Amino acid sequence: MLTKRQEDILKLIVIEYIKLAKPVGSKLICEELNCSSATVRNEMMLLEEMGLLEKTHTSSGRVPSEKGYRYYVDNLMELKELNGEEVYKLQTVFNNKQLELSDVLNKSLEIISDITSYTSIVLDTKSHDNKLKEISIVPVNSEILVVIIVTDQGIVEHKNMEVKGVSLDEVKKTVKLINDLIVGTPIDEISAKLEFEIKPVIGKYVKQHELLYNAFYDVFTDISSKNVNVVGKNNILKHQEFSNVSKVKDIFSKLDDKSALENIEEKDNNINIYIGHENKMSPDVTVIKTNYKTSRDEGTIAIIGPKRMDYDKVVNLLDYIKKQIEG
Amino acid sequence: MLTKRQEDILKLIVIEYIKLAKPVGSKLICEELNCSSATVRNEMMLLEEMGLLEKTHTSSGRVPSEKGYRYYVDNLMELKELNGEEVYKLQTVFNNKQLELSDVLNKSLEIISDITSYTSIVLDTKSHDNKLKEISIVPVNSEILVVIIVTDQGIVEHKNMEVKGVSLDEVKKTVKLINDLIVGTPIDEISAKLEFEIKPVIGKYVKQHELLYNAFYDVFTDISSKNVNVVGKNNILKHQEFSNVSKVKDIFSKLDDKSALENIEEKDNNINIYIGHENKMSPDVTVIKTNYKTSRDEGTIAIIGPKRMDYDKVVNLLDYIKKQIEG
DNA sequence: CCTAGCACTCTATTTTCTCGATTGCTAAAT
DNA sequence: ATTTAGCAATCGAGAAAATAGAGTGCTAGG
Repeated sequence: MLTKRQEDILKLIVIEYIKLAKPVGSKLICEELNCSSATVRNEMMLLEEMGLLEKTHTSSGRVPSEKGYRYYVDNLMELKELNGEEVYKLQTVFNNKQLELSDVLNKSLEIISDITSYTSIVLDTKSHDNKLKEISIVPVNSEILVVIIVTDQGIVEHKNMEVKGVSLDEVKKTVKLINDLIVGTPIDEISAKLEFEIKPVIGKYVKQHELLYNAFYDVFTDISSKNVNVVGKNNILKHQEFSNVSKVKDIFSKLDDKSALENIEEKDNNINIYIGHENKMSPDVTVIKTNYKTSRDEGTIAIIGPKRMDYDKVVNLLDYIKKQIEG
Repeated sequence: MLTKRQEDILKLIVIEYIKLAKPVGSKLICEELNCSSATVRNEMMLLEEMGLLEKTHTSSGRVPSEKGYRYYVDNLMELKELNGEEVYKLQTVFNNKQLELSDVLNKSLEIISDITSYTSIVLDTKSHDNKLKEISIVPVNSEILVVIIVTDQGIVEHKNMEVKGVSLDEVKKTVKLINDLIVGTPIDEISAKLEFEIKPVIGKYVKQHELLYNAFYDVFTDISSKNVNVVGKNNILKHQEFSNVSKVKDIFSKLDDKSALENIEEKDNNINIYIGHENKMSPDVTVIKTNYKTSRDEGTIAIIGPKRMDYDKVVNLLDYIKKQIEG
C-alpha cells in the first residue's frame, strides 16, 4: 500500500516522463511537493524497491516501470474532457451519412491518430445481425460472373466467380434456389445452411451443381471474413523510443501482418489497457483497445503507442468513439 | 563519347555499388579488368569530369552520379530472364479467376515487392470502356439507402445515399428513369449526361428531384475516382540510404499522401525510369513505372527504390506484369 | 599510354577527458 | 521518528585527441 506522498511522487514522475521522455530526478519533484529532494529520494528508493520505478543507470533519475504505469492507470489517472476542436472534427465524420460504418471508424481513427500521434487499428467484421437480403449475379463474360450479396443492414459485397462451362441458365436457376432458401439467414449461418440445405437441393435441379456449389461456398466464406486496417502507422516514427530503425522495422512488420493482427480482437466491452509485456504486440508499446458492436458491424478498435503514452487522452477518445458509433 | 574501357569501368562501378552500397575503389575494378589501379584511377578521373561519377569525399572511392546511372540504364544495362520461381509465384496470381484486376495487380506487386525489396504503387482507374450496366438500390432504413452500380466489365461499386424525407416511391421512380436513360453510357460520360439529360427529366416526374439529383451526382463522381495503393512500404527500411529516421519520415509521408500520389500517373506506354531528380517523389529514389490498360481498368504501376536499384530486374518484372495483364 | 611508388587526405573508430546531473549515505535538525 | 543538508561517488553524454586504413592524385620511369 502506498502513502499519499508516494502516490503523488509516482504520479508526478509518470506525468513528467510521459511529457519529456527523460528520467525524472528528485529535484524536479521536490519543487512540486513541499519537501526536500532528499526526502523525495528516500521515497523514490522505496518505490523502486516495490518495483514501481526504475533507473536507467546508477545515477540517473527514475523512470516508471510497467508496474508503475499499471499502478498509475489503475489508481492515479484522471480523465479529462475532450476539447471542443477534437469533438468537432470527429462529429463531421459521424454526421456524414454517406459513409459506411467501417469508413466512419477508419476516418475517426485517422483523426485520433493525428491528434495523439499514435497508431490505430480497426478490426471489423460484419455483425451477426446481418441477414442475407439478396443475391444477384452479373455475367461479365462466358467464364466469369460477378456475384453481389446484400444484407439487410446495407452491407454490399461482391466477388468474381469462375463458371467456365456452366450455362447461364444453370447459374440463374441456382441463384434462384439460393435466394428462395436462404434469404433472411444470418450471414454466419450461411455456410452451414449452404452445405446442409442447399447442396442436396441444387443437386437435383442443376447439372453442374458441384462446381457451382463450390463457387458459392468460396464466395460466402470469403465475404464473412475479417477486415483489418492500420491507421497512422507513420506516427510510430515520431516517438523517440523508435528512433532506431531496427525497432521500427520490428513493429512495422507486426503492423503489416494482417492475419496476426486479428489476434488483437478484444472480447471485453470495457476500454482495456495492455502495457508492455501485457500485450502480444511488442514489449515497447502499450495497446489500448475496446470492443464495438452495431447491428451492421462489430469488432475492435485499438490505439498503439509507446508505453510512455498519454493514457488519459486515449482512453477518453476511445470511449467517445465507442459511444458515438454504438449510439 | 566513352571508350569501351570507360564504359566497362562505369558499368562495373554501378553494378558493384548497387550490390554493396559502398564507394568503389580503383583496386576492385582493376582486378576485373586487365590493367593497373593507376590506369583505372585515371579513367575514373575522366569519368568524374564528365559528371558520371562522384566522390563522397576527397579520398573516397567512386559512386555513380545520377548522370552515371542514366548512362548505365540507357547504354549498358543488360536485361536478364526472370527466374522460374518468380514466374511461378506470379502465375498463381494471374490464374486466379476469382480476383478482380485491381486485386491481381496489388497481389502481383506484393510479390514483386517481396522479391526485390522495393516499394510499389498501383494507380487504378476504371477504364473508359466500362459502360453502365445497371443501377440498383437497397433501402437500409428510412434515411439511408445503398446504391449499387455495375458496369458491363464487371466492376461493382456501392455507396450509401442519404434520402431523408424522400419517399421510397420517388427514389424508385428516379432509379428507373436513370436506368432507362443512361444504361450503356461509358462511365466517364455519366456525370455530363446526368446533368444535361437526366436532370431536366426527373424534374418533371419527381418531387424531391433536387435532393435526389445531388445524391446521385455525388455517388457517380465518387465512383469514377482514382484509386491508389502502396505496397511493401516497409521495404524502404531495408535500404541503407534510409537508415536515418528523418529520411524515412519524408518518404513515408509522401507515400501516404494519396492525392499527391496520383501525380505518379504515367501516360507513356513504355517502361520508364526516373532517377533521383528526374522524379518528383524524392531525389533519393528512383521510380520505374509504366502504363497499363485493359477493358476493365487502366492506370499506372510503379516501383520505387533507392537510386542504387536493381534496374534490370525491376524493368523485367514490370514488363512481365504489363504483358500478362494486357495479354 | 600504362604503371609502380609515395605522400597526402579524409573517414571511421577507439580512447581519453571533462562536465554536469543525480544518486545514496551520513549526520544533524526538526 | 521523520526530514533535511551536505557531500563523495557514479555514470552518461559529448568534446577532443589519437590511430589505423582505404583510397586518391601526382610524378617519374617503363
